[in-house]
Amino acid sequence: MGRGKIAIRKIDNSTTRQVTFSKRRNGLLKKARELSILCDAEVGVIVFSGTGKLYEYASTSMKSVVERFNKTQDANQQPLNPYSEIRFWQREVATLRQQLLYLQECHRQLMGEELSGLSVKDLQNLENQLEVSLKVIRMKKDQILTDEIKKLTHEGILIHKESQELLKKVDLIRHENKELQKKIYGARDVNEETRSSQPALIFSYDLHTPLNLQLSLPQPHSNETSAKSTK
Amino acid sequence: MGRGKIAIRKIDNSTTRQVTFSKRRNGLLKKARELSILCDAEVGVIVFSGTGKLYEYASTSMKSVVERFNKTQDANQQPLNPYSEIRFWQREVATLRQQLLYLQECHRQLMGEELSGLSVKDLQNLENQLEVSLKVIRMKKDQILTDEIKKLTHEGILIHKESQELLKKVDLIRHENKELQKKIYGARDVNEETRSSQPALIFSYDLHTPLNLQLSLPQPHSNETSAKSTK
DNA sequence: ATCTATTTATAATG
DNA sequence: TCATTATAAATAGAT
Repeated sequence: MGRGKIAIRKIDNSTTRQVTFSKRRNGLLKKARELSILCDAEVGVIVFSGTGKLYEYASTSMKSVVERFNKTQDANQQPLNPYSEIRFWQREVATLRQQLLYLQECHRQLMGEELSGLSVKDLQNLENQLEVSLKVIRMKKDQILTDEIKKLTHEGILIHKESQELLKKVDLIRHENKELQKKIYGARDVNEETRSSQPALIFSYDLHTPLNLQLSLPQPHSNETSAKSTK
Repeated sequence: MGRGKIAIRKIDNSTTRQVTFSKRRNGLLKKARELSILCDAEVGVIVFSGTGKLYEYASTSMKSVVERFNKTQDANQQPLNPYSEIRFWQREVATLRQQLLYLQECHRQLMGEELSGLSVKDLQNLENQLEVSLKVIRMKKDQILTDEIKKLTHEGILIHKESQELLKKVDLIRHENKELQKKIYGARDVNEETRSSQPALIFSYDLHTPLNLQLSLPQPHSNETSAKSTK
């Protein structure tokens, strides 16, 4: 129907193809509309151009047409269509809600709430379970605390040893220091020696102070680690 | 395009309408196929006749066309179409699954399982909670048992009173019986009287025995009711 | 269903 | 995209 006849296969020329698409697309939608009106039919047409653009016609609404279409498909075949998929997920939701409700009930009972429906035997079972739980939890807690104490004790011993060795070194150095002072200043009167030894004494004091501070560190350090582990 | 031109409105004549439907329906589907082939378009056509019969054409598959259509609709508008509905339920499922997982974790911890990830503080909280629960549960259980005992004690008292009254009546009847025997048989020797009173004694014994049994009933009865309430 | 006169759609062209 | 036009295709009405 045109100046020339064309074979029904993909039009090579892109421009021609696009022009033909436009014309025939309009023709198709027009024919669809005419059919629906003339013959009182429900018609839906969906067209995607090669470039992905959407054109549609629906005598009623596409939703209505597609739903009606899917219903007939539902009756005919099993394969997953949107509606059976919706039903699938709805069933899934129902199952999960049931599980959730059951667990919530259990949870409340374990929390000592909503016990009104329970028998003495149920309560006894609950009590036994909680006693077991408590025992396990206390053991776990004790284990953690024992480990912590053991670790800290070990650290304390190490630090103590270290401090002992440092003290020895300090004594050694102090001794050497004294010897050196003797060599440098030779024999002096007692007053002068006392005055000159002042710097050495200060030095010795400075060495001892940080050592004592280091030894007192484990206490705050242990608090910090236990605080961390409780997060 | 025919012997005569027709207006585009519903054809009155039912036969003519059906014939036209058949012709134009084929024409529409043919045009749809040609469009899809010529212009490399994805096309879907759905037609429901006035009588509800389905005719369709899809260049690829109706599922594909409708899905693609719905995707574009998704992007454009909010209204609930099957696909956004599926996503809605899927989200619902995801939320429920999450809740369920959380509750399951809580539950296991309350059951004294899977405690490895917990800190001393967490364990302490758990322990406190379980102690509270235990206290509540034990109170509840004690309440039930106390009520049961109270009830049974009350029943016992009633039954005891009843039995006392019955015993009185029995004594009365026995006395009357004796009087009647005296009247009927007159004065007899002591031996005979003792023999004849035998049935009365037996009767009295029979009356006492079931009463004692009834009094001892509360014990098994209480067991039975508590067993029932534990189901 | 088939035929056919006529309308309609559209291919080629501008 | 729009208009024109020659021609193919569709189809209304008749058989």
